[in-house]
Amino acid sequence: MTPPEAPETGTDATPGSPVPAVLSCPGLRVLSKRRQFLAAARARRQGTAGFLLQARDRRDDDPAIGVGFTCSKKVGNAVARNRAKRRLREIARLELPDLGRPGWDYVLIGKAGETAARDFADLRGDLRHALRKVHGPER
RNA sequence: GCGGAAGGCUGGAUGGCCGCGGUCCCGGACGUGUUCCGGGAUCGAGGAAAGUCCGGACUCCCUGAAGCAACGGUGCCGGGUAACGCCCGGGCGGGGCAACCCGACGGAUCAGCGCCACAGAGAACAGACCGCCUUCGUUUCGACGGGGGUCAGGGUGAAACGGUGGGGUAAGAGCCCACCGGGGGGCUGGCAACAGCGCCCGCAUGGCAAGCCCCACCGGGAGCAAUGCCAAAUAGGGGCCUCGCGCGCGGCUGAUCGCCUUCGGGUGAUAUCGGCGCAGGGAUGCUUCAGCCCGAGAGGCCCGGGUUGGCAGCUUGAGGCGUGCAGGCAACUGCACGUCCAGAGGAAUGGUCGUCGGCGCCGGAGACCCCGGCGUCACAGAAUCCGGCUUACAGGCCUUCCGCGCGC
RNA sequence: GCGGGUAUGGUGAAAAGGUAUCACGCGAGCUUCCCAAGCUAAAGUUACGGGUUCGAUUCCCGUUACCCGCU
Repeated sequence: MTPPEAPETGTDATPGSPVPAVLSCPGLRVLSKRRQFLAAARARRQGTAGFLLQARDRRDDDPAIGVGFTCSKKVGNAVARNRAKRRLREIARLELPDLGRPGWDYVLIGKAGETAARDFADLRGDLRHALRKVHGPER
């Protein structure tokens, strides 16, 4: 689906391509490759009451913000996993365009029970807090 | 009224704000593409979408059919169905006062093999431990030993070679009799499973086939991550195996060439060519038949390397739903009309806040109700599609039936 | 998604219808001045729920958990 004439500037996915499903929000794009998740997991991380945030500066010229969601089988059955992912997706949609930094990838990982049960306002607060921590100076 | 049985339906409702995916339409942008951006319309999870336990459709192994072998499955009878291990009806057996429910329900002398631990005398062509009866011998007169008859009683066991009662006997025994049970063949009813009736046989011949097996019937294998196409990239590969690259016939058809011609054609030839036929090859463990393909190369296996993109398959189908009519006890079938009802791809169908509703608890008031507060609202999420089965499931609703109690 | 497999003391394995066995480990006791070695005894609803059978770890059905393969 990548047009040959598209500028090949990105590292992993294909910048300039249409924003994939799920989260059509300007400047946001969904991670889909295993490599992208592994790279984010090796970089910075910050746990909160509702979820775990991993973040990584891609250090390329692409200003897009990447975001990925992970809910393993520990979270529960398919219904519980989907609900946790949808709530994470919602707070990412509300907060990341303002607070996320261009050129970074973020991965939100759901927790069993907490992610689905926590009060929504608190969950948003968790993300704002985690973003501040993760953007702070490296130890 | 209480307790129960069977069948079916439902699976919260509604509003605000912010969002998501498919299809169609409109507008804009430039990169003129099934591109991107914006707007509108419309559609957007389940009864189990689940488990993946069966059956199919579809695709590939060239297709179909038949037989044998191996392996696997099913297992009372009849019907339904595309098919089934499913459903319906019936039979038989068991449970329940009943409504009703449950059942892997072919074959164990009449094919064969195997197993039945421990206990017990004996566990499968029976057997004799304690006993019982009889006889002979010995005798210290308590009994002991040998022979014969016998299996009712004892005890063991999951199971002991028909059961109960009576006659009979030395003691006993289907030894004889009655009833029950069993076996055989017959008649009647039924498509059948099977049932009923009367006759004959005193009748040793157990259990396990969810042990091997026998009988009947069914089944080729793999699976949408199948499969096909496009693009990119690397290689432009290596190794092994099978069959062939041919012979002959001008028999048929065309081409070509020669001769004749009334110009419609006829006739002959094949050095050369295309097609057909005969002969060769084309997945299964083997064989056969039919079809199709191949024509000078075809096919198969293994190793190595690259990609992890896109499109198709992808949702209209033995379809579902609704209504009506007809056939059938029913499952189901036929006809007519209407309707189109998710098609994603790190995977949409939502997030959040109220109101109403159900349930539980608390308080006021009270014991029918009413008001307020708090908590809670099942199991569970399409992934190629359909028919079943199984498993999970808060609460609610409807219909029919049975038993008991009370009243008329 | 599609397909396949496994489950037995803490761990790894046997058992082929008839009293669940072996090795290591753990803890206890004996032995020793102490340790090691040695000896002794102990620990299991055979993953769970049903069925067949007199009897099931074994045979059959369902459930759960874990593992593997396929682009």
